[in-house]
Amino acid sequence: MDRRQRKTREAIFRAFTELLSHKDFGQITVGEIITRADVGRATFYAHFETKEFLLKAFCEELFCHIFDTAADEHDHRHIFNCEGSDSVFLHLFQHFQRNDNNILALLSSQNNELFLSYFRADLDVLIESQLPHLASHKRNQLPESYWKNHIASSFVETLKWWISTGMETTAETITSYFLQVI
Amino acid sequence: MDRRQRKTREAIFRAFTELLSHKDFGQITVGEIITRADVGRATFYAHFETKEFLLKAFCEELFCHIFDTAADEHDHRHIFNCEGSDSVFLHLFQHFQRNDNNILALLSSQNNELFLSYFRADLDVLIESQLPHLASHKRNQLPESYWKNHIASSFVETLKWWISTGMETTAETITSYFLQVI
DNA sequence: TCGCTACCGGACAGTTTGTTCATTATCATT
DNA sequence: AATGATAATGAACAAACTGTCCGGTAGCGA
Repeated sequence: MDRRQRKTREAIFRAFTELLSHKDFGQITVGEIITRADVGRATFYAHFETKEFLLKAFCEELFCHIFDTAADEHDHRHIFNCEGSDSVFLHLFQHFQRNDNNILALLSSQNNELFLSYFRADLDVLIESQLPHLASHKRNQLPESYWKNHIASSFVETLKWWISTGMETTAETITSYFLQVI
Repeated sequence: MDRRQRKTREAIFRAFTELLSHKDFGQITVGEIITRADVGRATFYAHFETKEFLLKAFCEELFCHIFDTAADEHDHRHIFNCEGSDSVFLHLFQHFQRNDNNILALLSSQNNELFLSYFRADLDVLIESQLPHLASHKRNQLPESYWKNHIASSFVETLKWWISTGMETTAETITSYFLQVI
């Protein structure tokens, strides 16, 4: 990719991140983004069709990293050890605690629902693949789709709760809370 | 309240409902609302500060009814019988099934997250009052705020799942699913 | 060096928003 | 039925935002 393109794209993402951390997505205008990113209006629209597509691209870059590495780590370990305590969910919580890409500032802002809906889409895929490994699986009479939905939403809600309480407990404790409710 | 005011308010609500059932909230303009409601622009702004305040007022009227009657019914019964199977949650699910005010069309539209966030606020209050009556209470070591959050979000997620599957199961079955996961 | 392509910046029409105001219609009360 | 108050009208308005266009410039890769 052309270095100019890369620089512009990153400038826009950076400006967008800054704005998102203290402003509601709906209130952010393209004008603000390009002013802060210091790029021309036409340039913005050459990169992103609309503000919404910018958000989409942004979240994809943000979450794909987390899921890819979490899945990898778990797969490697999985060959030797597949206990519940070494859950892939723990890896996810740890990722958030590490606060890569300053993701926490975004998730605790008023825009968290927006981000988490994108996060949720990736999470659903992960859960689908993890379902056979989950200890609690098949111990209930619930419809599978209901059960999967419950796991995914409980994870997201646990994450939200964790963030809202200032992430004072350890990732291990949060994982145990989560495993208790599913 | 002046009859003129009442009529205008209702015309706006009606137009808003129709638009919401087939259009995303963010895409609806004040212009569309007043055209469909057949009221003047200035009149709209005399009633509601912005589109967002209209949504707020709308949801308040919509949900306060559900919660008030559900809480009443439960309180009456509660004097004689407080078993889990006669849960207040069953009453709520039944309310939705009865589809008062055509609420289902709204909850299944692309705006469901928006409505449910207002619903959730009322639900939190209800759960706070119901907590001592819940059988599962105190049987776990989870922090109380985490537990309350889990119950409320599980209810909302269960409702969403129910709607998304076309509400084919009975309210009793859904309630039992819900009680199993909390 | 040279051709390509991204960026600039300024201008543009088209929407939408929220406000104002003079005029008209409807209300509640006597 | 008359009257004073209040709500609705409709038209106009500035301001902001969106998405597009284009001629000129500058940085890129080969």
